[in-house]
Amino acid sequence: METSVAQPGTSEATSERRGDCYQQLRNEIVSGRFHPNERLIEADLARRLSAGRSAIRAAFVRLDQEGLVVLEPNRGARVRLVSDREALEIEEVRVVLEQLIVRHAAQRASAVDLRDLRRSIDEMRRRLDEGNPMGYSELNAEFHQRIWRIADHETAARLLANLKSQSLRFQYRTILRPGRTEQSLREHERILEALAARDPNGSEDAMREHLSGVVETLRWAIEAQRHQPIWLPR
Amino acid sequence: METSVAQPGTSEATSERRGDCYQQLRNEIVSGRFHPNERLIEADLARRLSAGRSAIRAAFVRLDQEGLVVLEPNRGARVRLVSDREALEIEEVRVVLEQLIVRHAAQRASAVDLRDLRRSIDEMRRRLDEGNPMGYSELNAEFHQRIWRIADHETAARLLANLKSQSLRFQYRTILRPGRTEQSLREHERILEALAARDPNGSEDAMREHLSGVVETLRWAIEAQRHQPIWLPR
DNA sequence: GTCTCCCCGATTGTGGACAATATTCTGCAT
DNA sequence: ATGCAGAATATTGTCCACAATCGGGGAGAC
Repeated sequence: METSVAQPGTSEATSERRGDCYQQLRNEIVSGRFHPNERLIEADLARRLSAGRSAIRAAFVRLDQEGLVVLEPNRGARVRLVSDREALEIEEVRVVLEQLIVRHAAQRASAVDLRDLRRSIDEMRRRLDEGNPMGYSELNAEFHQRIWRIADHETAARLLANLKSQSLRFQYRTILRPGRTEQSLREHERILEALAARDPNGSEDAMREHLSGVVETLRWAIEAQRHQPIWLPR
Repeated sequence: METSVAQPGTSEATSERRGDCYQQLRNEIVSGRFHPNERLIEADLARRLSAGRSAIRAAFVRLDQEGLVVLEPNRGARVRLVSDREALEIEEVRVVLEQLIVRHAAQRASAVDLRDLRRSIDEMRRRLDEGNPMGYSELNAEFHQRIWRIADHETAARLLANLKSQSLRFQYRTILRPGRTEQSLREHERILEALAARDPNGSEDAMREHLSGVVETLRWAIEAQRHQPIWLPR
């Protein structure tokens, strides 16, 4: 899976030089390589990525604006800790944006679009039956991103991509909930049906249903964690 | 009116030094001081704002990530032109975010919150009766931002603030539509009623109604402009 | 006239040097 | 041991010089 969706400052030239070290840092952060609140030292990173301090600095500014790191004057950058509350907020926003997008998609989906979505779902079913739920998360992301592409709503898609990168470290929790994947699959089916029927309202409802589930799951996970803390920040 | 709403990298220290030149540039851009697509030259701005080129550069990166300028490798920064289509997209996203926010607000509004909103509306009515529609836009913005504060939903508020700054140059068009202000006022009344009734669904509906109007108006304005172009990009 | 190529001024990209500031360490008094 | 002051180190902030690259304009061919 990749988190790379079109972003404002990211040109798509083949031998892109600028976004390079930004992308690299970004990936390392969203994939959880750094601890929350871990301090990021310009010189270290510059050496490790074999880039100048200027580049690292620019990347920091961007990541700060994006909400992935916090940049304090004279104190450098640390990876931003997203609170439980904020994670919920992010999911809430995600729900309404996905609704907006799926509504557009319902008005624009072509036959081949629908066929591709069908295939995505079939593949998910296959993996699930194989007892291989590990790839499910990737396929899930793919399914949604396919819808983004169909909707052709750059603004919403961009915001969603940003939000997603922020909430990434929470997402794995929602996956692990027992019995969730089976239900998720059914919800995907419903979304596809509504899209195939070119039904904007139906699609929107199906998407809301689907993602409200995710929000509830997240709420549940956070609650569970609160009563059995694994890791205490010092 | 101010566009300054809490933003990721913007600390609120009194003698803030860093965001300084970023804020200044940002204001100049959203207030329409530069033409769309106008090129921004580092050295010039550095002299004019009496800052180093590094600071300007950092500001550019931030503005690029925010979508206010576009930053091309080796070609510097130009202020980003938001296409008609994108303006519509932005408004669409704005609608759903405002719905989300007002829903939260309905669950949290206190008596004094409601009183403040009441006052905002009364003031709008007063100005309108005075035949002073010029201040209306500011009051309108104030009304909405008050709701943001009540909802206490940082994530959505941050995104809305960003979107708003991007669409600012379109907004004035929606204001000028004849008879619009009167209707807008009635819609505000409906929103307040629903909030006072602590009715999330009702608030959401009222807000959707209100802002769909704005979207339609915008669509109308764009259509009108298309048939009577004032300015042709070369 | 106009098209192409090349050169030059203008502008951006990058690294280093140094100043400003924060953080850690050390020694000392209690 | 503990806490504190101040030195020592580490890190960030800023400026500057120079390299890399771009855009425009002019010379020349047709």
